[in-house]
Amino acid sequence: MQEKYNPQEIEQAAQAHWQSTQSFRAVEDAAKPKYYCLSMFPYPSGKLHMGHVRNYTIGDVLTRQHKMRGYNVLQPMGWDAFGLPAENAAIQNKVPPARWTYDNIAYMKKQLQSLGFAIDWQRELATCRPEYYRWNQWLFLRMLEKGIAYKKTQVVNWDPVDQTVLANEQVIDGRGWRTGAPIEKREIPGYYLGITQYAEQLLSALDTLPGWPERVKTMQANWIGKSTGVRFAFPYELDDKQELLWVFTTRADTIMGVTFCAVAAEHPLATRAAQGNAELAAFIEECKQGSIMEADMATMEKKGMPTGIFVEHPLTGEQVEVWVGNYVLMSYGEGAVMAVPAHDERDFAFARKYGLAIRQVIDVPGKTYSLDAWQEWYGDKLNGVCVNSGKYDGLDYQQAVEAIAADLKAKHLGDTQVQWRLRDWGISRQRYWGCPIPLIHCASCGTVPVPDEQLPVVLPEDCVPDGSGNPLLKRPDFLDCTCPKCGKPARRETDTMDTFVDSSWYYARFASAGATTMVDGRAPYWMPVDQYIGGIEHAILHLLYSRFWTKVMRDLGLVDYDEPFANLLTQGMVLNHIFSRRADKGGIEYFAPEEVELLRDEGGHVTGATSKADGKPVDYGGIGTMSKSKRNGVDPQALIEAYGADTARFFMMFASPPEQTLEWSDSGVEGAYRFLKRVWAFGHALKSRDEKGARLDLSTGNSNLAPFSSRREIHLLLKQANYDLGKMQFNTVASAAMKMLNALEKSAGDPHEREGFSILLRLLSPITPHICHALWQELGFGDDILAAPWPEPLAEALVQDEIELVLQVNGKTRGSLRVATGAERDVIEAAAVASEAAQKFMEGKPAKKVVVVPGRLVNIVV
RNA sequence: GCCGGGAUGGCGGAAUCGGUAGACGCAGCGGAUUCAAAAUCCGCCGCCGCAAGGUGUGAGGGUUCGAGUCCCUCUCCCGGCACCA
Repeated sequence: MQEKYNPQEIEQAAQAHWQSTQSFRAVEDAAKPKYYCLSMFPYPSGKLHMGHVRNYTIGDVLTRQHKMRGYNVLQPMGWDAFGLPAENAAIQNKVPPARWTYDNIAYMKKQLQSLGFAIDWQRELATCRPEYYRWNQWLFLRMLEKGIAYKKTQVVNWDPVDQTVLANEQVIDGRGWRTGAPIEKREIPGYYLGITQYAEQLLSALDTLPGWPERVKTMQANWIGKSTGVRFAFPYELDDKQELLWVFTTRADTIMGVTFCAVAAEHPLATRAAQGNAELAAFIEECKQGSIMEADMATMEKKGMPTGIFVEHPLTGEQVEVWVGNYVLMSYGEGAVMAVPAHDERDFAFARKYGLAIRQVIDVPGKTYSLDAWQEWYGDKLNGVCVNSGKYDGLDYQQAVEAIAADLKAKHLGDTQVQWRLRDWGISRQRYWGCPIPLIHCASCGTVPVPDEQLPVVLPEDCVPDGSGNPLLKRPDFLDCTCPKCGKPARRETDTMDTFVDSSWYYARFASAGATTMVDGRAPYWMPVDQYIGGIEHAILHLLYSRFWTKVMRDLGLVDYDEPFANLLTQGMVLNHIFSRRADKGGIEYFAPEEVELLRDEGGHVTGATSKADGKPVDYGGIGTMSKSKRNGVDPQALIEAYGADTARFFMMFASPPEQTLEWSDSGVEGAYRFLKRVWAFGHALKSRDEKGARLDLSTGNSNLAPFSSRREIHLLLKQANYDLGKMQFNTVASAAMKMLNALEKSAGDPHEREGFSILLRLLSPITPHICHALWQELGFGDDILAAPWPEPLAEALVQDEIELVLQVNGKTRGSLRVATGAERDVIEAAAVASEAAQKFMEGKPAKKVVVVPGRLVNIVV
């Protein structure tokens, strides 16, 4: 055994051992309980980043721990291989996205392997391979048949210079990222998946997921956004025709306070009103210029313009003017709203701005209404009653809504309705590097689905996008085809699918890797995923789409489970310091942390930083997620090469609990390395004590080398660590391992030190598998630590005859008290009051009350 | 703007049910070892105070014998907002 810890050598040897014994190959075995542990698969961006290392280490710790606990484990890995960055790289380097992607996959796979993850690589998949995405296409066709997939118009970011559709992230301050041209909203046809048909199920099934974090379920429920309200119409006459303007509201109780209506710029009524009204037409155009992002919509200045069209209030018959408002969303509800400025904050601001009438119709007793400023209570639906509302006066929210809905229904002008915030999922992307949508456009037959036997529609892999439109449009070998219906020449659809489609079912494919159908008989054995691990940034979209896709597959009889992920762990992001400086041209220049010198005040606080290159100050931008653009990423490769995989893994687990953000720290990594060196050194020393038979005999009493036994402490730490593992709080498990080593070092020679070290190695092995594998063999504990039983604390090692209680006087800690284990309450009370420490602080006053918390403390109240 | 989360020493974090705040580690300081350095080992380490003691978990208030933990109000930071993945 080498005296020095040599991570490179032992890591290679351990990995070779796992390779030769096929340790991580998962084979279905009905006799064993299964554990399917899945981490969100990576986008092959080029190299692994710290977020991946964190994510996959968490998964590996769980996988290895469950393997040692006797589960039949599956931990697969694959590649979310379609996506925008490959096209961006192609524009920059003129390399086909396919080649760039496959090269990246090869490199990143090596990196993952060097980290020693217990992955069954035989199940590897890449979503850009036809054998995978053919099933996206196949299921899309099934959805088309069932009416779940359908076509309608979608609003996209249009770059007028490049003549291309841009992703939201490619629009910077309203301009195209490459051209700088102001972006326009444009309506184009696209395919949608009817996720709203499953809204109720997606919402109610959240209650069947106790293994999901509460916050994720709350976010999903809010996203789905079920609200019960009233859908009703304002009648109007236009062009000699009787028409209805439909709106939806959750505040029907305020209907008597309506002073105007507002419609989205895309609303047909707005389009109609703009005919012959150049000013309004210009305003509508302006609205269409803006961003399509909700965050921008919500923060922009609320603007509007009257249409000159009046509608009739359905209950009062009053004439109400219709406005076009840039804050009304065409995609939510009816694309039109009733405006009650007195009781809606947005309408209030709008009415104030344009001098529109504000009519109070809700009153909360004891409060005074004023038009000067918005008050929180104006929007309160719990405590208010109707006023100035004729027959509805005096009714509360519930009563008023019911009465008004009934009256509207009687007039055939409305009814109660459930409304969802959730919108259908637009999956069409006008991009090359994605899964082709399997449709054919025929001049005589229209849009025709590609027959199943012609699947997959294979994407040519040699295109190089140049940033101006989809390169498939220039590929006759892809475009030209024959219509499956009439046999005449036809054209293939060039839109590809949203990459969220790819990631919506990959977990099921892992469970039936290589199947000649979408999934096969192995899926029921492994599914659902027992533990899913991924970034909190996926809390809504990816998880919701996967749940939806699962329900569609279930309804098609492909799978027998309702929910894909039984337990979910959302890991926090990995952060690092951000340094930047305004560049001469006006842009922002970022500095990597190693390129700057930190300035600190006397107290050690960071006050600023200077560039090492020119000595001039740079701006400290605080802490943010590691990203290429901000240049604050740390390359895991350098870390692995300098310290080894175990150090990287240990630091990741030790630095903070999985769900919280993790701040990068170079010195923290060195601390982790130091610890592993000490583990190795202790193992080495222990082996030589074993060989010399130099074990101490504590019973003789002449144990001057070992002043105490660490046995009880080790078992106590193990008990705590096992509890923490159950909570997936790996940082304190790592701490426990460190405390164990501290204890073992202090009691070197203890007769139980082999037992103690074997506990330490097994506890630590899921986190740092290589060093533990090597030491387990070196010290003769066994051939393979993976086959060793998970350690459990022994009751005999935990017993003690005296315990220490905290002694408080008036709630302040004043000392401690040693009592026999299981001492009676009155014995403890008496001992506490009699103690010197208590007497000193009681100042001769009698005890009014004595609180005893068994096993914890005594508090004397005087 | 809306939805969700967070804030504890110089730093990362610990504290299971409301019961010794600061475990464990990093940084720092002092010492040992060394020709020297690295590495390693030992000790100290929230703040104020010579000490006794006081004080302290983003800010302010409340409940309790006792609050980092529960309740109310506020501030700042992070994630998501449907075409980044």
